[in-house]
Amino acid sequence: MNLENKHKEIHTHQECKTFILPVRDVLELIGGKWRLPIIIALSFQNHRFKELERQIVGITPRMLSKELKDLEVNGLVNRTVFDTMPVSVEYSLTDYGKSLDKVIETIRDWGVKHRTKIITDETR
Amino acid sequence: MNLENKHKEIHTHQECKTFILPVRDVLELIGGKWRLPIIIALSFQNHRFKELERQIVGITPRMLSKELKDLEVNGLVNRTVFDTMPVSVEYSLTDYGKSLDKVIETIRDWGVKHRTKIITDETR
DNA sequence: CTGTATCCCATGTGATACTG
DNA sequence: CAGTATCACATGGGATACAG
Repeated sequence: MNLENKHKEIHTHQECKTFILPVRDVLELIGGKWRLPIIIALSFQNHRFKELERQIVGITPRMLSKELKDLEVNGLVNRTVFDTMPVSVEYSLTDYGKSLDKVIETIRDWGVKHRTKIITDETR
Repeated sequence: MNLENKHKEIHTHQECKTFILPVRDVLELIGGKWRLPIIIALSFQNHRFKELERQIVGITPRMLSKELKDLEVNGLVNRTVFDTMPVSVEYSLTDYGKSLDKVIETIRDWGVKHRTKIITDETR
């Protein structure tokens, strides 16, 4: 069912809120400055903490730690501790996390067209 | 081309950044607390300023004004002034704004499944 | 190496009052 | 009606130092 048909069902504020809530969830899940870079980096390949810190230019250990924890809590990322000396920790995307790929790709498709449009508009 | 194939092309930080940028654009465009509610309200039907204020429970005129201006600048919303007394102003989605519907719908589909998953996980 | 603690600042948003 | 001005506050995120 597309958006237009959805609209025909929405008449109260409560229904409208219910409609928007799942979208907000996703936006919060992949929003913020560092979530997307982390997800993309991990979808490329698994990484250890320090590797991620190097891959994602500009991120501080504080933010990396915080965001990884959030992503893990939300089931998008796996954290695996290896009993080496000193300990090493590997982060990877869960299957669930990987399932976001098609969503991100859809967003990106529109975004690419949007960039093209903006450049066209500006140079005209 | 899907994400996995994209990844095979991404080897430098610059390329990765370029990959993410269009996604960030979209997230900024529809992110924030009020953009989505406004877009949804307008995709339902055109509205005047005061009508929007009533539709979108909790928004202040300050935020409504600011967000509408941003959406207009980005070409998602049309602002039409009618020369009545006093003036009335109608806001509507542009075709471009409407083209976001399928993106939002894709995000929402994943979000709905996500909600289901969370509830299932919690009650188990 | 894998993080955590602390402090600081910018930005987004809210409250309230006001204008054309 | 359609907004704007001003002030206030919470949150996100950065810098730096430190801990296990």
